[in-house]
Amino acid sequence: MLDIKFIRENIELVKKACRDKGEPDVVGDLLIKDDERRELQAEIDEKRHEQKQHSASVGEAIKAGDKKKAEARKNKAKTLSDNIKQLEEKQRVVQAEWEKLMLHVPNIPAQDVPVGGEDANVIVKEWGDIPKFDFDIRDHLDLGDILGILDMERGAKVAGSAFPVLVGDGAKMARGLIALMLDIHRENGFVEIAPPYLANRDAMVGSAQIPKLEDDMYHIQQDDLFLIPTSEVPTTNLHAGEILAEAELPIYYTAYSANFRREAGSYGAETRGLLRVHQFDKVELVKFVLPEESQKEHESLLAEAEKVLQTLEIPYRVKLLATGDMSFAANKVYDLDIWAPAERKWLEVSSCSNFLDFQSRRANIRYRPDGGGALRYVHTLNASGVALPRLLVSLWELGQTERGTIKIPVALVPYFGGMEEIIPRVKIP
RNA sequence: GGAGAGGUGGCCGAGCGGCUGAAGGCAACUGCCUGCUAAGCAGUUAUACGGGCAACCGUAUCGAGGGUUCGAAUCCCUCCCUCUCCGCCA
Repeated sequence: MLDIKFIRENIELVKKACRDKGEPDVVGDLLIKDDERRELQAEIDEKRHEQKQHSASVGEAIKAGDKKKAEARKNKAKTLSDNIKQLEEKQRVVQAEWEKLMLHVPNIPAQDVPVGGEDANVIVKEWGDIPKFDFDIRDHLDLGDILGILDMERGAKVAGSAFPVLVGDGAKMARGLIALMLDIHRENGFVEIAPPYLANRDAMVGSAQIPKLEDDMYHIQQDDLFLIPTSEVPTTNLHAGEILAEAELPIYYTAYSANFRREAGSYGAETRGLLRVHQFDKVELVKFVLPEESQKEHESLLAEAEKVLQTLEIPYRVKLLATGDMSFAANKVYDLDIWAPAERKWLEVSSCSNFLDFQSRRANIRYRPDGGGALRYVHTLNASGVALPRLLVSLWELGQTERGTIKIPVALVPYFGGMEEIIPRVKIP
């Protein structure tokens, strides 16, 4: 969330952010509620001061042995105390309403982010050549079927539609890619994390999935736990409530996890096969950095995610998201899209975001500056590095041959036991 | 899941109804002293919010949330976490 002081001092800027991001503008309501909250707080502080003094005088009277005086003072103190309790009751309500409004104020987009919807996104870079095929190419569903490496129907039987089952070399490829990606990131200084796949409500508020995305997550009612929609959640919350030393920063983590998304209401052509699924694998990158470093760290984080695609030799483009297309919590976002020739479109495989102190305020992640001074909030960033299902779509479609086989990218061969090509082999009945 | 022990400042650790934002120690910082270092002496060292130009003042915070009381780190209740034992189970 934003600093309430910042909001008070930059009302128009915050309102503009709400407009540009397409979020409901609660700023007016928030300011009214904040006045109420502050006045109430001041009143309570004052009353408590009075009550404390009376209370202390009770002790003095008792010590002096003046029972009558003690009783009289006690009664007066009791009245004050009851009065405070009433005010506190009111404060609880006001505070809860205030917090709710605070959680609904989006982060401010960076200055260089284009204003507008999806159409205003800017392609800032393209890498690799889009290949031409001199035969009729198959899409990933056909390839998955021919090679016996993907089974959508049986996944639907077991769990529901959009729960794919990777089979044989399909599953092996997923495993190899996860290992390859983690190795790339580890080599570049990221500490590998194997996180919990369930997270509690506090964690979801901390990384800002709640309130906005609550309905997009699977929820386990019995324990009030959520299946993580991304390992950003457990990883960013790793340091929730902590005070780090400046010398400990920056902290880089990479985490593989399965991810779970309800994707309620999204059906149709966009969701065929592996394009949009309820459970998918992803390797995530998370950074905790000094505020003055976060812009630079954002660029290098993008480069880190790109490294995966370059290693796998997949043509991709980098998109700077416009205000209306970026997430609630983000200050600036790059998306990485890879080319899928049979789909004839770009598939998003990574979102690379700088949140500034938006998440760290919610999760209360601060650091102590060298040489003292007030505690400051760290800046957090994350990027997918990268998500698997669409990566498979692209690799299969790009790597296909006229014979219906799939060539394995050179960098992945060592992770594939030296195998260079997926050919039709054991097919489950 | 059951029984027990515990959770206090950067760390260790005392407190078990008012004089405690919290003794004492360690660590860190500042000054003095000193060929250098060590030791010694004196002092400083939590966070948030509100008020004031400021020195400063007020309020809250001793795992979290409720309660009892004029007054709670201290008593009661619920929950969370850690440890020990038992049970159950990949």
